[in-house]
Amino acid sequence: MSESTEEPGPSEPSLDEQIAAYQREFRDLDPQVEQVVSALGRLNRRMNVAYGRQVAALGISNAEWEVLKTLVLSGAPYRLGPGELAKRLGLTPAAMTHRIDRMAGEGLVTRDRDENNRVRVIVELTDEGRTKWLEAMRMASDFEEDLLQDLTGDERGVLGELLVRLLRRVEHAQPDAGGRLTDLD
Amino acid sequence: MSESTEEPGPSEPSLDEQIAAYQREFRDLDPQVEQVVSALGRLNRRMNVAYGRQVAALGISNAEWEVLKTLVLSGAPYRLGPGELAKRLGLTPAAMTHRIDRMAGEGLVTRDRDENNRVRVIVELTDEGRTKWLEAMRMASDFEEDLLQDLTGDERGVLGELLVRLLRRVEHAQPDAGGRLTDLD
DNA sequence: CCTTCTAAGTTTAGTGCTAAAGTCTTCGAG
DNA sequence: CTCGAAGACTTTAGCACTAAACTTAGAAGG
Repeated sequence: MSESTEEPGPSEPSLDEQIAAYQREFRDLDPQVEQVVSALGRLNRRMNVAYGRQVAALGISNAEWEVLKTLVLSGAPYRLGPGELAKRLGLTPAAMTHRIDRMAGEGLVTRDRDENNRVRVIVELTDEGRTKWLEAMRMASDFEEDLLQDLTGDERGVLGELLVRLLRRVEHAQPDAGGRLTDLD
Repeated sequence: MSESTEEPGPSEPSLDEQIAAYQREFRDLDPQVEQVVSALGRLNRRMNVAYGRQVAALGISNAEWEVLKTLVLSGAPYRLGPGELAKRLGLTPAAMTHRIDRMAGEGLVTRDRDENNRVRVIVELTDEGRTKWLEAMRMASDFEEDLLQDLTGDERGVLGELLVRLLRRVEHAQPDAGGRLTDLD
């Protein structure tokens, strides 16, 4: 998948067709597991496209929005070094350098050397950057609320709890108390 | 994101910390909604990294695995044109041309002109490609089974059903019988 | 002090993608 | 027929990313 984060394809088979096809080609496949995994993947791809469309309307890319989010999440005064940003976004420092170049050119962030330690660089959110973040956040939360509209409060809770359990399994990469799934980072 | 598919960052805050931080910065955020959405995003990023590692051990990239999966899903005789592949994978035809170049060079697929209509090109899975797909599929289904290990059969069913409902909402982009969420493709 | 080491960013080379222009068949109309 | 238009790739230009080499500031040892 990949792709991450990979992208959507209008003319792909329906989820049920896809699962049926996999079962034809690969006998020992648990359809229940496949349903969860495939739905997860598709849902994410669609959501990423939707986010991209929304923030594009604000004149920023999905990539730039990620940077804005990370800076805001770091809390006031909304400052992080390129290296730290790169780690949190899962990019190489080299990619971060260029992304910051662009964003500084657009006035979303500033880039300055740390006066106390001149090896370090400080990337700081500008007011304009914070405003963009807020606008994007409003669009995103409306979209997300809309997405979950058909689920009751209880269902949302159950879904969140189940997803968090999966996430824990993947993030802690279990100390192997029976299950594998090691080495994920 | 976009992607989708975006990549993981080891040193990011925990999910709970992240949600708490968002609430500090953005008052009218529903933490339940945010939990679902953020967990979805993270889970997917982690899974994509895991898939990438696994298929890399077989000497193929995540991108190549996607092509193999699409060809197998099309059913015997495992043939599709570059345009159709591109649509299903959400790529431009140009990207598909290059991907097929590489994969043909590695012997995973063949590329031939259609004798009945010489404008068309036929990409066909080779035996080697099919073998790689099978090996990758085995690794993936083991990994997925492992991921869901902590969930009971009932929980898996509930999770799958809830995800499918979200997916339906996003894929059908509702004819607007009250809710928005239009224009997703 | 003066090396040497290490950390933080940047630069370079090369890959894979998109958008847009180009090529080559096939089909349809006059 | 033959000319024009459409369809299905391919090619070109340009962008964003990774991996690896490079630069420079501060830290550690002698």
